[in-house]
Amino acid sequence: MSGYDDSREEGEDREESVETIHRELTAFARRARSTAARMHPELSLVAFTLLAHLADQRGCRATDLAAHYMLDKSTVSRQVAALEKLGFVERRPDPDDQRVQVLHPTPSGYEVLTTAHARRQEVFRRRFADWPQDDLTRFAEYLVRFNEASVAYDASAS
Amino acid sequence: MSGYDDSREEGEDREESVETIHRELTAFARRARSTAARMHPELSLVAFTLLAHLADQRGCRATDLAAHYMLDKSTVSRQVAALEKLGFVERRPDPDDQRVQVLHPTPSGYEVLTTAHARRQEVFRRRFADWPQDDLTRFAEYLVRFNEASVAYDASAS
DNA sequence: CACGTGTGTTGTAATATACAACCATTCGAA
DNA sequence: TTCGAATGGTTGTATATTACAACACACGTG
Repeated sequence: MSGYDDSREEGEDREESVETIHRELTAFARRARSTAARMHPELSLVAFTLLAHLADQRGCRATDLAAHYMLDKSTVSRQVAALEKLGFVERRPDPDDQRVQVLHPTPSGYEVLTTAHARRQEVFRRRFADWPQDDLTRFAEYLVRFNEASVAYDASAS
Repeated sequence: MSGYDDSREEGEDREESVETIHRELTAFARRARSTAARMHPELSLVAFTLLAHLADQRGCRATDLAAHYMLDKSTVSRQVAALEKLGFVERRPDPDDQRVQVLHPTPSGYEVLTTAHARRQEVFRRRFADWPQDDLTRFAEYLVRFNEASVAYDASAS
């Protein structure tokens, strides 16, 4: 690790790292759904994400959800309908615009989020138990940096 | 960054890092499909992953794919059928066991992988252009470590 | 007012997936 | 050696997720 192995080009190291990063991120993405299912069995990953966004934003419109997650409005409509049926979301009229429904998590919806958050923290806490804080901090920082670059790229590509 | 801010518990830093890591990984997973679609428009993420695994393993059985990716054998069967129809996979009999089909990428399948690999390298290369090699190496290492822990956890949980 | 735009729902179709039933082959034990 | 259990794979069926299109209703501006 120290010094420079001149039997390798610098670019080979980069390529190998990039390859590993891609492989591991993809592996994670593949597991995301089943992981999510364990974390909050009552909700699909999408439904959960939408609900979490509502909590994050202190309520928002279906259109906003669709735009933010690049989903069709019909998809959001049905997901929200399901969430409402489960009692996790309520629709409030927008006094300024009768077309709009402002979506909010219900108390029961907040409870689901809180429970999932606790469970997630617990699982991740165990999983990261032997990681020094420095590594955790750096890992988080790398991910943020990577995603910022990706979002910028996605925006320019579409 | 230097020193220790004693207005915060050590655990708060950890929790915040863990939260960030989870959020960013989830954000990545959400984008994975559309990213994959850009990288290899002719194949779904699953189909591509299976094909890549075949190349990785120099051929393997459908059952191995199912086990490795936690998919039902019927799902794999149909995905493989689609890949075969596209001419990216061929089935070879196993001389030792007539039940088994050993799956291999065809030349055309390898070509798809090579092209996708090149495109991916290019995109990631640009995305990581301003990352020092040290950070790349560490990022890759973190992801590997994280996924190893996750796989171990998944195994123990199921 | 009328028309174009924005918000949301419903009909329809495509796709992905799991589960179950099934067939062919293999393996092991009586 | 023969039969039953296990293994590898396919197909039928059901469900879920998603997008696109058509629609209904509300808003705002000419």
